[in-house]
Amino acid sequence: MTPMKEDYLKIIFELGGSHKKVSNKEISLGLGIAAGSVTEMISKLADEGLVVHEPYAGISLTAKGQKYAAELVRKHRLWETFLVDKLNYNFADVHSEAEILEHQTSDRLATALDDYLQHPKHCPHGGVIPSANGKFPDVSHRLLADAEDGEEVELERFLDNHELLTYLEELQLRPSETVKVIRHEPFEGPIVIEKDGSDKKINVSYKAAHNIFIK
Amino acid sequence: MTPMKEDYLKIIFELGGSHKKVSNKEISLGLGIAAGSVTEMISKLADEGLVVHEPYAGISLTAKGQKYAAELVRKHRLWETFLVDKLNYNFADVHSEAEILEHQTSDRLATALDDYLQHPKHCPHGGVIPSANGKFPDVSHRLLADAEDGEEVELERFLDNHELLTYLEELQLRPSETVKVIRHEPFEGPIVIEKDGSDKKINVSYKAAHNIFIK
DNA sequence: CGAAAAAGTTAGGCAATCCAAACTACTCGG
DNA sequence: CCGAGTAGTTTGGATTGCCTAACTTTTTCG
Repeated sequence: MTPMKEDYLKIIFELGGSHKKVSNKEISLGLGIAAGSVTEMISKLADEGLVVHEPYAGISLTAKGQKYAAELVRKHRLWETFLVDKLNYNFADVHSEAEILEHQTSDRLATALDDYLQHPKHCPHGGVIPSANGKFPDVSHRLLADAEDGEEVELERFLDNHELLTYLEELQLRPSETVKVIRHEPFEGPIVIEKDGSDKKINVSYKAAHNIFIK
Repeated sequence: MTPMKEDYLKIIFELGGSHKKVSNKEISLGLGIAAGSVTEMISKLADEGLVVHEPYAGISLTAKGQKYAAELVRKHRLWETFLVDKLNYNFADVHSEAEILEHQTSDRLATALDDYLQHPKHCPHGGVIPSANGKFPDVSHRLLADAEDGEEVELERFLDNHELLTYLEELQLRPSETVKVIRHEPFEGPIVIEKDGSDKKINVSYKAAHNIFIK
């Protein structure tokens, strides 16, 4: 298993390949690799029994591919947690480091890191850390953008995008915080919220609110 | 810079390429790569100004190559220290993990790790950790095997070899311990030593004693 | 010294992975 | 329901880094 193959598996996983078919194009865009190269690599992964590929119809993960991808996500998120909790990185900056380290992490190292971090359940931006056997619970897909005015919600998870996370860091929002939704400004305007126990209003842009998942 | 090029630089450094010429053969044996492939890679490194290569005469590092190699050694040893001090690896097991991680370590990560470990001076088997600018002090080249009977010496550094380190772990020897040399058994027999403040005799094999450096 | 051995270099190939371009198969609007 | 546009696949070519085998240079030793 090469790092590149791992990247293919992981992006298919992230695009939902565990429960639906993913298109060549999505992978191509996600990895920034030409479509032809994607087809080629997919057929190798299919030969190895990691994905199922029906020509022209889409690509999805086999159970084996799913497990492998979950292990990668586990390693990735353990590193992110380490970087934030121990090395004092801010949570917007950890993604790219973790992206690289995950490919070089033995199972033994992942276990040792997990112990050292005292078995964290979530990474810094709220993603669930799969268990060592590749299991992971379902996560919420409800967006902050879709919360009702007046509702109190818990921020669960932010998409792992540098720009978004930098923005949220400035707004001092973190996963697992409880916030109250005050109102939705019209015409794709911001969602106005208050942090629990404060009455300071925070404007979360329309776009950002579509990248924040709530419980 | 690819990981393989880094491996070439590092082995040249370890073979003494900072202060003398290293042969193709040493590199070939050290990396387990065919001599022809070594020649090829060396000429690429020479093009990049990292090594100087005089055909048939040997290979040595330029200042630039030296600095780069020292940074790699730094990263390697920081990881080793982390694995032993924080993740409770035993010191015989860290080399291979560190070997992989070092190639994926940004300068920022190395700095953060160094801070977190509180600027260790030595890695677990006693090697000096070069500073961030690639500087590193001279180290002792005196072998335990060459100590006089009756002499008290401090163990400085063990060669980074899994088999050796496992053996030394069994003997409960660690860098920076002071030991007294009792006698050298004849015919390449063991060197008999005592740990400071104990009168328990420890036999260190002839070969191992040639892989242990003392102050 | 001079030839065999050792060390080093060169040449031809192979595998992985990428790309661009050509070709094929869907799909959607008129 | 057909043709244009989009998506997907195939093909041919580049690059990196490895190998083996052949060739060249240097060293060693009788």
